[in-house]
Order: sequence, then structure tokens, then C-alpha cells
Amino acid sequence: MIKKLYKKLLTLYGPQNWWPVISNNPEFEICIGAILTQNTSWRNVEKAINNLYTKNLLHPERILRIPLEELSMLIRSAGYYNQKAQRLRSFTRFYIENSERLKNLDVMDARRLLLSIKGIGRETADSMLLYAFNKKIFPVDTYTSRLFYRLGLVSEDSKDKYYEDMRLMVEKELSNMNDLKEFHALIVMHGKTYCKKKPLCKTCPLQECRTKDLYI
DNA sequence: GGCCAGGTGTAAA
DNA sequence: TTTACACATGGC
Repeated sequence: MIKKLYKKLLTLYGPQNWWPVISNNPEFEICIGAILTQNTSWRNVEKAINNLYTKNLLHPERILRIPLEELSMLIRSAGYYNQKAQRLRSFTRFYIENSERLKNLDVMDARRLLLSIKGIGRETADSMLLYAFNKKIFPVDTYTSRLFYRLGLVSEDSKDKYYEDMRLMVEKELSNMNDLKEFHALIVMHGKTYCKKKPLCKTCPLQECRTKDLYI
């Protein structure tokens, strides 16, 4: 089922080639982006990342050197800027100390480590692990939860409640790293296009969805 | 002008 | 253990 859905989305939208980066420091930039995009549209995040890039701040040591208030203003467009500036800091401090160790750890050990940082929840941790550290894990986001519910794969649209179930469903069927990256990106693309909170089912190209009564 | 976006932490029930 | 709320800008 998952694999079929993946193929379908791939045919519909083509490879997404996530995660988009602009600096020569993808690993750190992706982690920063993962924090900034928490409950925020990527469009708003891009502006913030561009600001950081322009000021040459997409480096752990540099980003720690500017005043917190200045950092907040640079990422203003990404929303929750006071909170996120603090989160960027605490993550970066962790990153400087642990990034090398992270690379050598088993996925789940690395995950536990990331989750111990304040401001890094499951989705953010899993996004970092997959896209920045190239570890095989599937990040479940709001679009995944919504789509899986509408497909009847989970009994309600609750990301928190079924996070691990949905993650494992995917990891069970997709073992290739690139497939995991693409699938997550494709779900977001499809979500932004059709599978919105106010669904565009009439025109949604996913037959498997349209035939379900649940897909409302 | 309201709704929503690639969530997370905390406090109350 | 679940639920409610704070955090906040910008596009449609």
C-alpha cells in the first residue's frame, strides 16, 4: 500500500530532490531549516535562511557569536522568532559538541540524543536524521497524518497519537534512503497541492483516496 | 479578515 | 495521560 502510494506520487509530481540548501554547509543548514520550519510555511523560512546566509551565519561558531536579539530579528519572517532563536542556539551548542558522535551512532541512539534537546521534537529530530545525517528514518508531519487518515491507514488524524505507527508503516515498506527522502517530500508536495485542511478532493488525482468515504 | 503553514513545551484537568 | 494554550509572521 505504502509502496504503491509512493510510486503514484512519484509519477504525479516527479522527484523532489529534498532537502533544498543554498550554503556549502548542507548538514548544518538542514538542521537550522528543520527548526525554523516548525509549524511554519517554507516560504517564510526561506527568507530567514537567506538572511542568515547573507550574513554568513550558516556556521555553528558564527551563529553563536551574534546577540540573541539580533538573531531573532534575522529569522523574524519564520514566526515564533524569539522561541526559535533560542532553539537555534541550544541546538547549535549541542551540534558543536556532538555532531561527529551523532554520525557514528545507530539511528535510534542518535534520535534519543536529539530528542533530549529542548525544542527538538520527533519530527524535527527525524528530519535532521534523514536529510542532514543520512540515516534511515521517516519523519511524520501534519500532511502525512492527514493523508494516512484519509486513506484509512489510521483511525483518526492525530499526528501525536499515531506518530510511531505511521513512521514504522513507511519504514517497513521503504528501505532505501532515497525513497524515504522522496516519499516525505512528495507527501508534502501533494499536501500543499490537494490534501489541505480544506480538501480539494474533487480534483485530487489520487484515485485511491477519492474512492474512500473517509477522504472528505 | 480569517485561515493556515514541512511543531514543541508546559501546565492544568 | 490527555487537552489546551502560547509562541508569531506572511500568503492567500
